[in-house]
Amino acid sequence: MGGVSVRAKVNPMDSTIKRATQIFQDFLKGRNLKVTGERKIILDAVFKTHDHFDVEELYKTIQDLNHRVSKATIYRTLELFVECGLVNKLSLGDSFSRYEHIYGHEHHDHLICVSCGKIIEFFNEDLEKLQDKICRDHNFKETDHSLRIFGHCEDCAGSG
Amino acid sequence: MGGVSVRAKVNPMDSTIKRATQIFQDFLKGRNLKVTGERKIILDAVFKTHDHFDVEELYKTIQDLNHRVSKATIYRTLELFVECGLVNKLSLGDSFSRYEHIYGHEHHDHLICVSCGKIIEFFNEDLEKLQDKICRDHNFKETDHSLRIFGHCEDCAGSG
DNA sequence: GTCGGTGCAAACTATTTGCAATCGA
DNA sequence: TCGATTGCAAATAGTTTGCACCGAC
Repeated sequence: MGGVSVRAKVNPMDSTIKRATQIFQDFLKGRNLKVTGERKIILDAVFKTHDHFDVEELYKTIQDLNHRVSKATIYRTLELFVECGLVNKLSLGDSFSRYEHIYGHEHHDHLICVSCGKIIEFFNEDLEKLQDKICRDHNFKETDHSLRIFGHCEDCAGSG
Repeated sequence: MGGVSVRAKVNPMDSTIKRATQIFQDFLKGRNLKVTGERKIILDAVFKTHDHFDVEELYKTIQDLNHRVSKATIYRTLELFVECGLVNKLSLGDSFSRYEHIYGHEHHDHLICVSCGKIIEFFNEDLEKLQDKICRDHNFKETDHSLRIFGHCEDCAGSG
């Protein structure tokens, strides 16, 4: 609703992709792996796909961009993205794995509507601190966490 | 650490099984479903199995009790347990579904050691309240939640 | 006797893997 | 050149399902 800055000529997502590409290529180089056309296509698609995509959705996104990469390669490449920290692998109650890109995207948790499937992201500082405390109390060194709250969203609660 | 009550002659788990059996049978009756030998065997095994079991483990537990129920029936029965609220279905980062019985077992969340696979349960009142607040703020009606914290447990953190 | 339940084997589905051809450094 | 990568098709693995027989009520 506010005015758009006249300086903002560049889609901010473009620079996110650029930086993600850099991170990925550095990662590959460090492991003596190769930068291939397929890997570029997949990275591009991942950052253009809405959050919480699954492999099938990513496969279609790539087709929509007029490219073609096999699912085997998509699976193999997503694993690399996870290893270099660009992508999170989630399980949101489905029977398949979902992913979200996290570069240029702060940590957050999820409210999952079991009626319509909507996924609402949220972040709460106090929650994070409380979890840190719980880990300390158990002498547990956290590397990652995932809080999923299932229920009915605003739109579905009324009709349920 | 405290003294054991001399009145406690009965294994407390026995009465949990009894009450769970009652709940399950009432549930079946309400749906015009039948109480079968297999269902009794599975319920018994579920409450004797350590937490966070998967179907394979439950299958073996049943064999150890000198019974034999097909996996198809185990899957079908676990679904009934989930429906009547005796059992929770979890995903703890494995490739398969895990379950835990919740009757006689308060709500809790999990610390999951990615080194040794140990699962530590915890409960924190403040955490629950904070989640309630987050849901209220989003007009979200929670039905269930799952917080999983991944990392290294006390025993594994040192050697890592 | 009537449905619902069970075991079996086949079907399914998401994911992984072996392999020959191909490609990037 | 040479090892890494790809696509394909086959293999996996967990889970679900169709069906004929069986059993609870």
